[in-house]
Amino acid sequence: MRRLDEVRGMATLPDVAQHAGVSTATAARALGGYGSVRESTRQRVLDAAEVLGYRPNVLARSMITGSTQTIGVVISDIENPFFRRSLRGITDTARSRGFEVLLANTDEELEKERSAVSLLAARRVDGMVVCPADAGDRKHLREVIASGTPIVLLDRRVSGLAADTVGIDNRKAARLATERLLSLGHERIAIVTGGTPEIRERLVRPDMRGVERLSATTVGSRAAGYRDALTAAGITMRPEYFSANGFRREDAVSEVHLLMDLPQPPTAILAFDSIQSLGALQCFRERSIRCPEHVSLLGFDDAEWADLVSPPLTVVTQPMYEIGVAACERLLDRIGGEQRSPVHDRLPTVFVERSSIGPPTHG
Amino acid sequence: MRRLDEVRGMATLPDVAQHAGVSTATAARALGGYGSVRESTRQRVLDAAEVLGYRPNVLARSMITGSTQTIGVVISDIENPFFRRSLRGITDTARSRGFEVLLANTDEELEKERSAVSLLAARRVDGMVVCPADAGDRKHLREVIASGTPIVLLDRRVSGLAADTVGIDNRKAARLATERLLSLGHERIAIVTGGTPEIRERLVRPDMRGVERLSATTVGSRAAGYRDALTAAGITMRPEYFSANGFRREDAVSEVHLLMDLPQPPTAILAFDSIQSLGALQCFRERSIRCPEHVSLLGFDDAEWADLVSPPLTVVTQPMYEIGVAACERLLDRIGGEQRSPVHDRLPTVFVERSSIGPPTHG
DNA sequence: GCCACTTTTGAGAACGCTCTCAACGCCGTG
DNA sequence: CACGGCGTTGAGAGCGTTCTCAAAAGTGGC
Repeated sequence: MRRLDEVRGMATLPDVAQHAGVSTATAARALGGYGSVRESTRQRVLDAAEVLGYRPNVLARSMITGSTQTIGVVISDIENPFFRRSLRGITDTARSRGFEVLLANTDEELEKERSAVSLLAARRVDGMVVCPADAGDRKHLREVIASGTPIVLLDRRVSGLAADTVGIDNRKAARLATERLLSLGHERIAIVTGGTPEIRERLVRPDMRGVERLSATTVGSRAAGYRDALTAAGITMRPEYFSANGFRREDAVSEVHLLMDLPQPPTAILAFDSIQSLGALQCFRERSIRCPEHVSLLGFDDAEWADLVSPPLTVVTQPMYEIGVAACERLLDRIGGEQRSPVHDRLPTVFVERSSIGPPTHG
Repeated sequence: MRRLDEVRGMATLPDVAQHAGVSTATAARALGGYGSVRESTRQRVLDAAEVLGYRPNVLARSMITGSTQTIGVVISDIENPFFRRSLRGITDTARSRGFEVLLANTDEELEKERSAVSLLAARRVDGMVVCPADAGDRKHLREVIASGTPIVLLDRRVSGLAADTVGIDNRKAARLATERLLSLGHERIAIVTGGTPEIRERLVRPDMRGVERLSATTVGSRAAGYRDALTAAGITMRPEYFSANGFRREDAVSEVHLLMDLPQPPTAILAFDSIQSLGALQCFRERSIRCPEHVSLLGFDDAEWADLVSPPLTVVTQPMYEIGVAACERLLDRIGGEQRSPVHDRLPTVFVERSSIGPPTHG
């Protein structure tokens, strides 16, 4: 009669009920704390559960209630400073509200994202926090939302998707950072994006359509902000100053080398995330380039090491933990039944000036 | 007849069966790819599933099969460099074998660990990778194992628990690191452990019992290795050279300040993880202490920034990703039914010498 | 000691799936 | 034409819960 239990040793509700000499319904009431149960029987059931080491099977419960008390988180890489800090915000919030977190990495690959979303949906998570890959179709996300599972987008915005978004104003932050560089006298400012070459092509196009379509993505928005600042200052963009060739540190290192090999190398570099900053720093070290004397470096995200490298890095900080918290809260509200139309939270950034930027040596 | 579906829009197997004009059994066979189904009906079912956007309910399947294809991971902090890298190893391995990962942070708090383990058990995960808190009873772990859910311990070893362990030989690694410092001529070597004050007390006790009991924990093992090296060199340990007062960077900073305020400050510091290294570095910067001229610094774990701080940090590297992979593989093997007695994997460490250590100035 | 009323209890359906078992139609063979 | 064998199909039980509904057991007033 206890097939699985003999193997896994898990006591079930009928086991407890039998041990306490009551029906499963009564046992369920006593354990679940609903309905009304005589105090003496309640105690008897609780004791029986204790003795048998009973643990309710959440799966069975979920089948009835339709809720799994679980949210799925789909991000490109837990090791990325932005995501790991946000993830912490998400897990802390979820946990405090009684939800569990199912995790999936995508490495910015659309195919992995699709399968992750599909798997999480099959697992009937109550909702998802997704940081969508920069390109490709969003049918899989649309389907999930259509089926009634809310999705909150992290960091990135996808047009035409009925989902809440939480992030920062990337375009503005990048514009402000670029303007600071301009105000120091820099005119040859390069960006190291940590994006794909495709992004670069789109950005370089003379019509604005490229930028507009891009503004849905983080890299695109930031690139657009960079472009805004240059345009406003009357400086023409140079395509060779756009680095976009992968997400890893090695990619950034070689990209910055390429930049410095240019006949007219940039006098300042704007790195789009802390991996890119690290890559630039490593390149500088390899070439014995002094920063900020020879080149200025300005990065996104205040990593744990940002104030301890040499020189201490000037950065645009985004409230990563708070973004995670906000995203999770929004999602839990939706799961709780909130109905209003999608909202797009934009959390404030902070500019932290340290010593990695200065006036250009030859401008 | 479709109560939940009208809300969540999820098609069920009976829906698909009805749409295809077959029984649920046949639909299940066609979708599940087992039994024998006529090719034409199979196609009809598949089409119906496609049309209705059918997604199998994994929960219901799990109830039958008794397997959730999910593992739980209980670690102290995803943001910690060691854990986040290991976690990546775990998730990659799990995913490649068709398993999902349920995540929980404990912040080294036993209570959180207990509730996390209990929740995961209630969710019927097929197994868990746990990095147990350094102290306290292990009843919760023992219960889970007794109920038939395998556990693999990450990094730390718990005596008397029938669980596999994956980590490094912490005692040896610490001994080797200390010996290197000794060989440079250092005699006043301090450790910054990132542990609790209790650990310190136990280690200082004149009898060996303290150390022995500690050797089950990471900090304890490393402290023991440090002690081994000093003892072998005929140097008496100084209790004031043990820093153990929390896990955060600020804690480390103030501990190192305390160390440097000593009448006889250490000439070398051994930091037990990269957070502690960062703390030491920050303290040095605050006091304008030059490293390695004034103090040598040797750390555990080769963080992404270790070669880019100044001075580039000398470290003992552990193969964090591989530890995660090994732990997950071991666990999946157990889940697969492997029966042999617990094994304890010890992966090799690598000593990476950079420029943060040198001979003492006055020895 | 009887009736209306409340509290406590149990039987059993439902959730969505898997899987056993028996039945069905179809074939060739004796 | 009866028979065994095979591929295909459907009915229905079961997984461990929750929850509805009705029956049983108490409770108090008269």
